[in-house]
Amino acid sequence: MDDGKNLCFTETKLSNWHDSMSGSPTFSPLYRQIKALLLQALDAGEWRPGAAIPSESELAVRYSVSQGTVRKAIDELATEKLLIRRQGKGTFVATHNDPRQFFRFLRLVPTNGEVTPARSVPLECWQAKAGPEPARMLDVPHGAPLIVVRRVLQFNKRNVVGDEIYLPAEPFRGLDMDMLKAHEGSLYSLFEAKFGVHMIRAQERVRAVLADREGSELLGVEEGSPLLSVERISYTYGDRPMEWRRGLYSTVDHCYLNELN
Amino acid sequence: MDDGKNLCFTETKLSNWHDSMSGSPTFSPLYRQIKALLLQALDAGEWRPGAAIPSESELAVRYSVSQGTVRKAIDELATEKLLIRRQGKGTFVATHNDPRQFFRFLRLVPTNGEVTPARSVPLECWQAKAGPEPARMLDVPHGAPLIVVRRVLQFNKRNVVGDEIYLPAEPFRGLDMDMLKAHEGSLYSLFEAKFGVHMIRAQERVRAVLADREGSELLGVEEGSPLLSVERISYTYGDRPMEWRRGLYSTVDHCYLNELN
DNA sequence: TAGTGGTCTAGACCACTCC
DNA sequence: GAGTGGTCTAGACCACTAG
Repeated sequence: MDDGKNLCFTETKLSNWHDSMSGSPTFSPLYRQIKALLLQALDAGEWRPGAAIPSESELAVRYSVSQGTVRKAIDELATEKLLIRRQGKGTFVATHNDPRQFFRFLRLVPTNGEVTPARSVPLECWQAKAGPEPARMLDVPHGAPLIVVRRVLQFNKRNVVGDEIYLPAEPFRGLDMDMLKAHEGSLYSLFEAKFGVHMIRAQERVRAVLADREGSELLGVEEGSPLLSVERISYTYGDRPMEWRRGLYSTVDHCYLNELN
Repeated sequence: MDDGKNLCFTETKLSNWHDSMSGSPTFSPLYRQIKALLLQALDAGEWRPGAAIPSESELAVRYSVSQGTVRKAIDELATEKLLIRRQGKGTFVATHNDPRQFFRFLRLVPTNGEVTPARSVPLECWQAKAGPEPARMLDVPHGAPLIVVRRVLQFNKRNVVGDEIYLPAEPFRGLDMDMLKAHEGSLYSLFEAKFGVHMIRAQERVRAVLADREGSELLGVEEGSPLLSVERISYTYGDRPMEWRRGLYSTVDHCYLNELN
């Protein structure tokens, strides 16, 4: 076939055209191929979270494309919040390890009154084998080793959220109560700092449930009170699920806030 | 000050620079000014929902800018889902009046099993005066005339959501039960088709509550069952609130699904 | 074949940050 | 002043749709 005007470069060859295979065109514009290469480099940890990636013109040289094409690739990654652009400074790998990003995925806000910072307080941490549900959610074999964390989230020193968090043991080997207690900030900032696992997106399923004995004691509400049940799957680069959590949210003084577009 | 290289055009003058006022720079790039003009035209109804807007090159001539600048303005409006681009055909004003967009803001999905279409069934419709809460939410004076609609949302002929919907009377004058019953599709498609009101975004606040007598009968659950309470404010062009609704969602067979980025 | 959006390039210049 | 991202332009060409 035709490789058009694309030049070779160090890593692979870019195809400007149909990816052979006359059946389906699978046309992929150059900037998407650049985007995929950047994604690959991010996944491989070529640049650490919070660090600057090379400038647009450097990348243009590296990939033998124009600066505008690199720009468009970075634009998409910035829109997806994998990269952060800062005019005059450079483009940085997004990180949860930054107070402003600590609870980026938390949708709970106070019903009345100002926003107060959340605090994660670990309760327990143990090893387990994946039952059918966690196995399905985390896309690991039944019986695979897991680490489970129980913790609460406090606003103004009051428990508002109780979570049970399931992690594949392998990437998080070494996670224990001492580490959890020592860490300031969100769990995702810990995952990133200690294990190099960066969550890029998540999906939540919300239901209404009644507080059982355990939940009522944890959150300081009557047994039989209504609570939100929130299940979350978090994904790292390549949309690989790396965390499943199920939580109970008290909506006495807070509510789950969601923007619809 | 300096008007840079911008030329005049029919409607207003574009300023490439600081908007006078040395205090705050208020720099606004050209493409944002074009975007604002397009937004203004959309708000004024220059192009109807579902209709094509002029081509990029036509708009470039009209506004005396390059096609690339118009393109960037349209890009942002397309990202915000106010416009829809279709390669080879043109750029169209987004519309709720299209089966694929009918329940664009509805986050409820079946817990198990395939997605089934929702059906809106009106129950009541009456005139009222705005109490303090609707007045605040809709940004109208206390006592302002409202139209209130009660309806249920059905999946597979079963009631899953009960809503009470508050609308400012003025833009929706003429809305009644007959009209509601006659309309197929979502309320937003009706608002658009009959009243020219197009909702561009919304915000929801979710809490857990217990079913009272009325709610339990409506949704076919036990009194005291847990339900989601969902409040929504919907906004039209210019971020003007045009609808407030409060609903009860049964999460027996469905859950509220939310993507986090 | 004509018209539309989509991609890619090259170059100029502006805005912001830091030394 | 040097380096980075941000804007704007002009032109060429590709991909898709419809008459």
